[in-house]
This record gives sequence, C-alpha cells and structure tokens, in this order.
Amino acid sequence: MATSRPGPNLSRIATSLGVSVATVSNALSGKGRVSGQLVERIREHAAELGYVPSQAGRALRTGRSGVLGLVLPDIANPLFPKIAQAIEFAASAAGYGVLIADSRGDVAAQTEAINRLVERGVDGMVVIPRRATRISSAACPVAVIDTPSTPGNTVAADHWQGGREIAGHLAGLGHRRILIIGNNQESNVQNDRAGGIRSGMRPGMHSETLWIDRLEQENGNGCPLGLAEKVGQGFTAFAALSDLLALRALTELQQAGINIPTDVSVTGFDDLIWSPVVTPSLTTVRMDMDRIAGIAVSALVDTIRTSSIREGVLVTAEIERVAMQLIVRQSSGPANPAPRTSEKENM
Amino acid sequence: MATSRPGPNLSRIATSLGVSVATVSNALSGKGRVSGQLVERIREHAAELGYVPSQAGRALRTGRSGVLGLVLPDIANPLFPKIAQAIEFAASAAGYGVLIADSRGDVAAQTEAINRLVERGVDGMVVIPRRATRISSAACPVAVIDTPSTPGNTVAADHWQGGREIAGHLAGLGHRRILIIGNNQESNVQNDRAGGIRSGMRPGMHSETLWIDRLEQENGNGCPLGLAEKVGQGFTAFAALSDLLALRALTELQQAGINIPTDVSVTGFDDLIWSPVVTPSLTTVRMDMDRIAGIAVSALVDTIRTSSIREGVLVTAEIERVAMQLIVRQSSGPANPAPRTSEKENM
DNA sequence: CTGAAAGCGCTTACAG
DNA sequence: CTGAAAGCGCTTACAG
Repeated sequence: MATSRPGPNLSRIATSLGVSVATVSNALSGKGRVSGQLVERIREHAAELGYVPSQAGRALRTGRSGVLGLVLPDIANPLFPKIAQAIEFAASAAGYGVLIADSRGDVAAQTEAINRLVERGVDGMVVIPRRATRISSAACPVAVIDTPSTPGNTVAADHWQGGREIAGHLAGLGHRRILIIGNNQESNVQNDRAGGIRSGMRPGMHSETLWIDRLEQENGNGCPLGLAEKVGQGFTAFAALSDLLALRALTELQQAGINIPTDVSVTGFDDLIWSPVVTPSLTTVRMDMDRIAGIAVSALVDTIRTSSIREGVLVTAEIERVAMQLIVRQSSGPANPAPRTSEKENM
Repeated sequence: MATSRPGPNLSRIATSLGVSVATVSNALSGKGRVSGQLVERIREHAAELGYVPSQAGRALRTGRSGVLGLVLPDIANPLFPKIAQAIEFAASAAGYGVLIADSRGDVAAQTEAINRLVERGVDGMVVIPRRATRISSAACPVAVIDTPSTPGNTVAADHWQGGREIAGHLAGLGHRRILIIGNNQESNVQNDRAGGIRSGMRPGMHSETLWIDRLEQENGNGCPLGLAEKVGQGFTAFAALSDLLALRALTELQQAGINIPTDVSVTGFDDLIWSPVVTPSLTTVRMDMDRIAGIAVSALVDTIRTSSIREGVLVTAEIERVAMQLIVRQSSGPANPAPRTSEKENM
C-alpha cells in the first residue's frame, strides 16, 4: 500500500465526470484538443474539488521537477537576502521553486551541496561560487553568477564599471588621495572593483589599497584600521569594496572625531540594507539583482527546456555584464562643498 | 515516451547483477532481509554506476517529497540569513531539502506563498509569519516561529527575557534614563522586547519609548531621530529593539559628536553581521537560531513521520521559549567607567 | 474530439 | 533470503 495523498487526483475527477484521465489531463494543461465546453466543466470541477496536481507524478513522468537549486558560498553573507529574493522572484515567475543549499566553508562543501541538490532532482541550478572555484559540470544545467573575470559565467554585475563610477564620483567631489579598502585579496569581485576604481581616476589622483585580511592576520580580527592616521597622511576619500567595510570605516572615522562628509568621504558597494540608514548614509553602487537573477534564471530555464535530457552544461547568456548604478548619498566632499543631486532611499 | 533520466536506475542495477529490483531496493535501503554479501555487492555496484535514487519515483510511491518549505515575511529582512542558514542546516541534517518562499508584502502574498509550497509537495513547512497573522492550517504540518506571545507557536526566542538582559546590563552600567527605540508598534517581537526591558529595570530607573514608525509617518523615512536632544534631556542609554535601529542610533549620535560608550550606551537585538564590526561595536542580545531551527525542524519532522497522511496541523514543541544571550561589547558606561568582561566577535 | 494503455522509478506487502 | 507484482499520479503518442 502506498501512502495516499489527501487531495483528489486526475482519476477521481475523471470518474466523477465520466471522462478519461487523459482528457482531464489535456483539459487542465490545455495541450490536447478537448472541446471548449468539456474543458470548462473539467476545470470547474477540478477547482471545486481543490485539485492540486501531484508534482511527484508529473516529475516522474516528465523527468522534470520544476525546481531550481540555489547554491551560495555563505548564506551569512549580507548580500544574500537580495540574491535569494531576486532568484526566488525570477524562478517563481518562470514557474519554478527554489531549493537552497549553503556551501558553508570549503570547496568540498560546495561540491557536496551541489550533489545534494542533484539528488533532490533539481532541473538546474544557479551557483554563486566560492572564490577561485571552477564549477565542473554537475549533472544538470548550471548558471554561474560571478565576476566577468571568471570564465564560464552566465551573468555578472560589472564590478569594474562599478568601481569606475565610484572613482568618477570621488573625482567630481575633488578628491585626490583615495584609500581603497578591501578584505579579501583573492576575491575576483574585490579585485575587479578595486581595478575599476583605479582605472577611473583622473590625472593627478592617487590611490593606495589597504587589504584588511593581511592586517587582521597580524593584529587579529576586528582590529582598528588606523584610518585616522590615513587622514593625517592626506587621504580624503575611503572607498571600501563592500558596504560592510564602508560601515566599519565610517564608524571608525566618526569615533576618531572625523566628520563625514565634511572632512572625508566614505563609499561602499552593493547598497545593503544599512547604507541608507546610517548617518551620514553611504554613497554606494548597486547591482541590478533582479536583472541579474532574471537573466540567469531565464538562460537556465531555456537550457532546461531545450535539452531533452538532464545534462551537465554551463549555461551562458547573451548579456554578460550588467551595469552597476551609483547611488549618491554623500553629495558633498571636503574640496567641493557645493550640493549635488542626491537620492534618498527608504529604510 | 517519457523523458529519461541520465543516470542508472534500480532496474539497471538489478539487471546487470541478475537480481530483482526489489532486492536492490531492499539492499540499498537496508530494510528488507537481504544477505550480507549480496548487500555488499549491490551497494558496490550502485556506487560504481553512480546511482542516484529518483526523488520523483520515491515521492510518488511514498507520498513524501523529503522537502520542507520555509516561508518568510520578507527575505530582505537582515535576520534572514541566520534563519535560512539555521533552517537549512537542521533540515539538511534531518535529510530534508528546503524550498524558500517569500511572502513579500501583504498577508495575501503569504497565503499564496504557502499554497505554492503545498503545490510543490512539501512535507511540511516552517513559517515565520507576518506580524499579526494567524496561519490557518495549510494542507500540511506547519511549524510557526514567532514570539511566545503569539498563540499556536512551535518555538520562539524569549524576546521578553532578552529585554530583561538588556535592562540588567544597562542597570549594571549605572544608567537611569533609558530610551527604548522601536520601529513597529504592531510587532509582537518588538513589544515583547520593550516589555522585557521595562520589566527588567531596577528601582529608580526610568524609560521612554520612541516609536519611529510614528515619527516617520510625519517626517518621512530616514528622518533624524533627534537623539542628541534626548541626551540633553538626560537619557544616557539607547536601547534599540533591533540592530538596524541600533546602528541608526549609533551613527546619528556619533555624527552629533556624542561619544559612545563614554557619553552614552547603545544596545541592539539579534547580533546581526555589523554588530561586532562597527566602532564601537554593539552590545546586543542573540537568539540561538540553531537551537530554534533545530527544535522547529525536529518537531515538524516528527509530525510528518507520525501522521500517515499529509494533514494540516500546527506543530507544537515541548520547549517553547529559547533564551536569548547577552553579548556585551560596550563594557563601560558613563556612570560606570570600570571595565567589565567583554566578548569579541569575528567579522 | 476522446480514450485506452504504457511507463516514468520507486517501495512494499506478499508469496515462495 | 529473494522475487513477482501492484500501484503511487501523471503525460503522451497513438488509435479510434
């Protein structure tokens, strides 16, 4: 005896209407040629009975689960809510569910997470890989979201261009000495962002990069960054490669009695939840996550629909680089007290 | 013709070994009585072939999908990563996958999200309800995580007790006038926290509560909170009902030239990612999310395993209130400059 | 336009 | 200890 489901199935609808299950199935899916009035009757009755199609039955028959996997390097990453929300939204719109998997920690865990999703029968997955990881083909189509510097990507934000936006903004405020602050020298994303900032600087501007990972290796996590000294050295702009670092910089500077944005400017990346909330709020650069997720999911879904068999392919999309958008919240700088247009965000 | 899966199935293993599928199934699951050496051979061969059981086949047969749903009021909530991570971990350990659904916005979307999960065949779900929402039984077991004030809960952090911890801490630092800062007067969670703070105050202490939602209705989102004035009125402690509010308070005070923790203390709730990172880092109170998730998931799984049919029940657990833990990061206050033990967190 | 039938891959009660 | 068989609910090619 197999465990029965609580709801009605096709067969019950068919019996009670005196038609075949095939006809009910066709009527409900709109695929076979069924007469208009019969379709009507069947749909009505199905709705009345509260019919919910069995995903298991359908999946077994079609070989498709209707579920996508989402593999993240670390769910604790503060960017995660935006990613998950965007992917869930895009997937939902395309009729797919989203199964999450966290590859907390090493590459082995990532592989394991991918396997777990495959075992659960996902039709494809979106992977945001750990730094420096190549996704060797899983047993299903995979869309990779990373930097454009990473080969085999499906789609990515143009972090380099985002960096250029920041540089342009700081140049416009009259800054000459910029301290770039990163916390992961191995990260493609951070390197792209930093490179973009450097490449976007105008003649006469100078930058230096502070990698906190090194600093913390020596002085322990959460150690002071010594930014007040940097101000003493003439730096007036602090371009953090993430909003979390920007927040750390902002509060350290404030604590040292340095006024933002009167004395120095602080910028971040990603427009995370706290950016518009802190005082002064953070100038940052935002990915169009909905667009990125939309591209990734639709490329994935196309591949799934096209390939008749579940195979391991790396999905590629036409549009690879999605521009990042500058959000100016600190509109004045030390060298340029004139107000500029600013955008105010909701909490 | 049904779409075929790429990998081998039970039948292929059976054929190539000259045994029946039933035996292979039994050997692999360890359920039926199969001789030791045959089990050995079958397992070996299955591993060799890279056999991955079909969830669809199993689900159809057993009526169980092995998947749990996770419904969140808003994925963008900064607490979400912790929740999702904890639920995913607990579910994973219990052999379940996690399907996410965001009920962004109204109650209707929540109901819809729940239905979508049911349609996807989840065996049960964990719901973190929108404020003031009663989850009427879905078509599967449901575990609700909310405040203890909400009836029908499965498990919840003891926000009230968390508030008492904060009050005790502030009392210990010698504070007399506390400004409680909330942003949602309707939230059970925030009301519990605020109530806990008030109830934990020592004789001679005084508190006032600032509801930002009201303030913002009048002055627009992101308006200044006027905390400097409150300092002028003699408040020395600012107890925010969330870490995001604490961050907002902290930076607004710093910007006004008020030193923390020398002049005033700022506390939050939840120990979110930025709490240990800002300068000065935030004293806060932390939920044991892993424990909460573990309780919710295991109660859910028990119910699923017990009930022979998928039915809509609200799952209740034995231990309802999980204590919150105080994390002291600002160890001195204006009235008590003596250092106390402090805990330093990693980034 | 409608229906009978096969079969997706699995598990389980039952017979041997 | 092992196997033959039924059946979970669905979809689809095919026959009528």
